[in-house]
Amino acid sequence: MSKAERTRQFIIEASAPIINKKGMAGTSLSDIMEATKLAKGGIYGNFESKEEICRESFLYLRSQLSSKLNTAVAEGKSSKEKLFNLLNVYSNDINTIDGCPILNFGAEADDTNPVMKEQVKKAIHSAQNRFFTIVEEGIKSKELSANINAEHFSIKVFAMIEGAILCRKILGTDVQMKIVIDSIKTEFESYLQ
Amino acid sequence: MSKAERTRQFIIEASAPIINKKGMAGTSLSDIMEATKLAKGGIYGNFESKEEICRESFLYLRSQLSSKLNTAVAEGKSSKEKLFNLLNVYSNDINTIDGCPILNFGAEADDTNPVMKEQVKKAIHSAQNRFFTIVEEGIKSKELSANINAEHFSIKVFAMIEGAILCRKILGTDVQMKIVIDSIKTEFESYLQ
DNA sequence: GTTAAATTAGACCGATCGGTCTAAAAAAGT
DNA sequence: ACTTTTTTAGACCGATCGGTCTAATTTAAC
Repeated sequence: MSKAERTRQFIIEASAPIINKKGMAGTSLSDIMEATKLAKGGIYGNFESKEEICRESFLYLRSQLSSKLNTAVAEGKSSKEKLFNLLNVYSNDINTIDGCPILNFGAEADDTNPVMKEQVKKAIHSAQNRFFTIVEEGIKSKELSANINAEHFSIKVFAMIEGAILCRKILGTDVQMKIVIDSIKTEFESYLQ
Repeated sequence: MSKAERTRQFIIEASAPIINKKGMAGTSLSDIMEATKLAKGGIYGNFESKEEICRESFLYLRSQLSSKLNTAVAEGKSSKEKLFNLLNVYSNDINTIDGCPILNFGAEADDTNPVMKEQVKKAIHSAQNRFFTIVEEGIKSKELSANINAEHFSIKVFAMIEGAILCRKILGTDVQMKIVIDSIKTEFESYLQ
């Protein structure tokens, strides 16, 4: 990795949490300069615009979270374990304490920023697909009843979790998140056979 | 209503949809000036800061949506009708096409804006309480089985709807919203007796 | 170690930011 | 109708915005 590549990566890693917290419009270049201790030249030598930093920051946050979620799933031996591990990451991980990047960037990405919107779109589909796959495999392996609708279940669960993340952020407590997670677990268990 | 009061209200009504769409940080005073066709003096004669406009805009959006939701509930004769009417507003109403104000303002309200956060907090509680009350009354009137947990149900449903609103906004389609709403309806019906 | 290339610092740019202030205009009180 | 009060327009403010550019420094090649 060249110096430039390392600096670029460093800027992304330093900026991403700030942008996730303060928003794209709410984060100024001076915020980024302060966080990186770099001057403007150092930033713009590696990025062509603030928007590019925002884009890359989202991709970084997304891939960070994805890795954790995928690892959690991989560590589960059964579908139930996979799902429960996955839910527990959403429930406990500090990565989403300032809110899930999908939620934060998604709420801000209006039609004036179609590139960002498209990225969030992909992130949503991939997050939903993670749930979907677990359920589908559970059905195939006969661990789960075929009565469960994998598509509907994954959509519902994803929506519920994003909503719960919002509540946790604003209410400052994770009691609602826990209720939501427990409820998902209970519903899932009712399909075990 | 004095001229000033009318102008103030006019500014709020013109600004609110813009702020809901572009965000608080993303909306500039020139956006507001353009929307109202007022000069700066006309704005700052009625508000002391942009933040005040944002605050009042949120309260306005919230009360607008609340009225619609409360009306929908009031028009239902049974708990089932009340809930279904309520869900249908979330599902169909164009008011939340650019996203629910709770979601949009909530995602942006970090700890640097505790006043806004507090307002969103109240809005969440009141939205959840609307669901809670319907279920509680349904239990009391024996329309619903006492097995339903009103608190858990209302928290889950609210989270699911907010998540579905996010998905609708980003994915640009309401298929997921419909799936979520249908699923909520089905679950509710399983408690009817 | 010397040189060529890549990288960074920070002065600088025009535009725009949120916000103030005064003078004119419009409403309201009498 | 006249006067007082309220309200608005828009010039103006300093600060900050995102972004550029050059000179200096650091890195990498030889």
